[in-house]
Amino acid sequence: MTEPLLSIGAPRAERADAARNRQHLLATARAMLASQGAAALTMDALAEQAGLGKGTVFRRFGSRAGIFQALLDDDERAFQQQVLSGPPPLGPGAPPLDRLIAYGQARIDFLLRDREIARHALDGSQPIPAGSSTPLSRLHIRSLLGQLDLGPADLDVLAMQLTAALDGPLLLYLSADLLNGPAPAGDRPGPAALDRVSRGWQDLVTRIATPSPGPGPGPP
Amino acid sequence: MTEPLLSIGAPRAERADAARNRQHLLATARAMLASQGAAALTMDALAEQAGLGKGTVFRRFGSRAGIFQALLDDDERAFQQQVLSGPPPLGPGAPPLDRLIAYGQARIDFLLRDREIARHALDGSQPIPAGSSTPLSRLHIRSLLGQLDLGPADLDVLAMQLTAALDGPLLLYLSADLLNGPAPAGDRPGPAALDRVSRGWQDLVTRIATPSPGPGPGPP
DNA sequence: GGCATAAACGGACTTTACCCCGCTTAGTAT
DNA sequence: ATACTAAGCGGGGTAAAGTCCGTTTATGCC
Repeated sequence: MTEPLLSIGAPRAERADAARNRQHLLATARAMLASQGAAALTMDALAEQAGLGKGTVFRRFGSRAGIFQALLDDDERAFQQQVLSGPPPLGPGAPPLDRLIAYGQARIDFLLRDREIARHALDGSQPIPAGSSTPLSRLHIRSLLGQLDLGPADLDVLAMQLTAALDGPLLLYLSADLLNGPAPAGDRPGPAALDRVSRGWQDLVTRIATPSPGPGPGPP
Repeated sequence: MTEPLLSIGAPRAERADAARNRQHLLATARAMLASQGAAALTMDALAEQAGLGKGTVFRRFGSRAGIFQALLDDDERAFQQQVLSGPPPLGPGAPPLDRLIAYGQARIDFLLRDREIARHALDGSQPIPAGSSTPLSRLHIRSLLGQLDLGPADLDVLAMQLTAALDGPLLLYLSADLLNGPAPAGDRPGPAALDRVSRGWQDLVTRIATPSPGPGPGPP
């Protein structure tokens, strides 16, 4: 034997042609998405447009939801880049609470832009539903919470709950109508709904960050 | 004309046979789910088991996710019944904050029991994803928040965020492994994860309910 | 009871996600 | 260079979701 025993941890890097095809497929998918919408993005159509076999598409992404997850992952990485190295209220340099507020508002914008992708990335039959799409957000929130001076609290769980409070409305609860062009008849405003969610986030984290005198339960 | 103009608001009640078939299909679906799991619950199989045509199944539920949504809706209604008329910490009679805490813990249990149904009820391609599955929860939380003496806050939005904080972990983030029989090797505990979520909820709402001195933004 | 009508039904048909497996090719060790 | 091997590729095959439309049936009205 050479030394395969040590390389078990690293599942061997993707082959060059495979990586090229992945990029090409993602770009093609994005183009189709922009020009024809998510409904037209079928596996067959994508394979044909990209000039590749259907089997290749499945090998790369596993499932239809997998494509959307990959697209979302990509966008999320770019977004996090801005968060980690952008100007202060969002990027580093501001006090943690301000950053948390700014982060929430930025993520709401982000999810609004990517709502179609994000929703299609959900997959109820998958063992780990959200895949690797949200951990980044959770980690960042977790990090900011750590810098905040909360009392005894389970920061990991709290980060998960706040992530859900941020993602949930746009992914699960707010209707598509409301998020697109809402009130056709001049009754309820509608586009203000997002402002409300944004303000709600500010209020939520402000309340949480306020040192409460009550006896907080700690993690075991 | 007779008077169809006034009856526009009420889309005409479901015909008796249709209602019977709906019940029968739900019961059959539940039986199949219990005996063979969600994967075996295909539209064809359900139709055959129930002795009905496939077209009927689709007419009643619209899609596969629709069946799970109907099942979840059903269970949720029963659950809410307990909430509205059960013994105090959960049911009426206790102070709002205590009820809110108890509600969260009860709902975590509920979602844990129905996790397979709830996850399959998600449908990323639907205009209104969660359909009518969560409004009940949101309404109840909203109601309790109203009884709490929070400062100026957008209670509707806050209720939505708390609903997400409650549903999100079990629906989106916690892996299926963790929720089923977790730690095979005796390393990390795992089942304690749910306790942590439960405690986290208590901590979260306690913090929120604590009157914060900061200037809270109000709804427009 | 008989009739009109809208709803419901059934099952063949179409589309689409996903699987499989023989063939090809990029990386690697000699 | 050459040979070896694991990864990648392709596209036909399967099964399940979702659609359509001709037929049947419940329900309200005379």
